[in-house]
Amino acid sequence: MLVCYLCCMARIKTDSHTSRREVIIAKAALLFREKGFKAASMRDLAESVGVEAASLYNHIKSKTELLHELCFGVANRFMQKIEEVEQEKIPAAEKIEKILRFHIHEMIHHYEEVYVSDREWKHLLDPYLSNFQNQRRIYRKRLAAIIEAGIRAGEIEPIDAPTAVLILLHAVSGIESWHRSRHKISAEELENNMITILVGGLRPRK
Amino acid sequence: MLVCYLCCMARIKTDSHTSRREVIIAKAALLFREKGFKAASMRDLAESVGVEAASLYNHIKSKTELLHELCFGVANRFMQKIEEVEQEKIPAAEKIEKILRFHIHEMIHHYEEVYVSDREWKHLLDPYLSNFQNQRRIYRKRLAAIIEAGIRAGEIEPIDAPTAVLILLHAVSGIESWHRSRHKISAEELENNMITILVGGLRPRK
DNA sequence: AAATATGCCTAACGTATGTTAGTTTGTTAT
DNA sequence: ATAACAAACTAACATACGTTAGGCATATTT
Repeated sequence: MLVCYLCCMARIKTDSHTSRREVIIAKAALLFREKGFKAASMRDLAESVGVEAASLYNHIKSKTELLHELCFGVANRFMQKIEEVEQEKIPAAEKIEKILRFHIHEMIHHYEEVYVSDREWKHLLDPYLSNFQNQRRIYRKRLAAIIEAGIRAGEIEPIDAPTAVLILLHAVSGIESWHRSRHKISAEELENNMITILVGGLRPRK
Repeated sequence: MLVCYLCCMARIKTDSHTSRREVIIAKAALLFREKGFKAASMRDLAESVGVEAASLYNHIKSKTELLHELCFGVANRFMQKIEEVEQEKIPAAEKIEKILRFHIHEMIHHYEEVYVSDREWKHLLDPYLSNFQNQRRIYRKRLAAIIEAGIRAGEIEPIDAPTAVLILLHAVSGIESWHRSRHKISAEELENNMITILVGGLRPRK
């Protein structure tokens, strides 16, 4: 597609702090999120960047590489955060809340990447695929461990920790519906509502 | 009936209660779930059914039709259930629990279809797509209405109902992780754990 | 046994996709 | 101004996909 206003070649717009590669990756996140990895074509991506499909390959190696970049970018951020929180000297219940708030925040403010990492990692290819799955498994085990510590300390209701992890993580990913919905409540309201419900539960306290 | 095991054409196996069409749809659910709709090819599906790709078209109209069938099959079951529960003369909190248990049960025992309906409906085409989205929106509104009734009756903690709906529905879809996990707890345990956590919350009652 | 209908096969079409090769244009440094 | 580099272009390839057409094989009905 030609976006040439008078005579010349298209160029990917960047400011000095974002490389063209990063622009492409960001656009890819958007596209993968709204169409899914398989359904989003390199020609689609090229168009949304304002360039011909072949030109993308001056900046990236392959379509799959874009997925790597997105998935591991997100995974690393979460891994770093949980390590940070683990080492703080605060009650387990507070650790959970901190991690939960981080998840919510990421899901709200880095929606595209987080969503893609969450739903499209299946399409990674095998050295990366098993790597990613491993990281995911480890992350969940760590989260479960914190919950179990909280239960032992009497700060958390005695429940099945792996089930709790599963509920927490997936509940947060429900923010997708918030993004899609037309009349949104504010991001802060959403965050606080989610924390209230997830930590407090539905049943009224007497 | 003659079944020739040495020299003749493949045939889709059925018992008298399942049509070949239904066999194909069931296999499609499995395939769409594990690869995603776009990544699953008709040739994949044909192989898993034990037949050539072209032969499928004696029983179905198109690939998309398979998705229709799955998505609306699931959607209708949920719609029917919520209508049924709405009309019962029981407290709102019990209605919510009933619906929640239905969701959990469906997600456990009709995993493939429910999962596909939940994650792949984006690939429906437009008369069906908007129809599906509408049904979904309506369903969630109804669920929120029940929760709000429960709040007014003092049976449920005063929280933001749409947020609660979003959390409940997505939390249930976390059962996906249970299906994928190697050492599963039993289905009954899972169901009860989920109800406990979702209805009761994490914070201990004093 | 013959006739009809159903189900499957092979072959192929048209289209879309990811990617490569080679060339031209634009920018930066000498 | 010119050389060197980066980034865009055009053209094309190979492959995979959904789907159709037409013929043979099997099952069912007469």
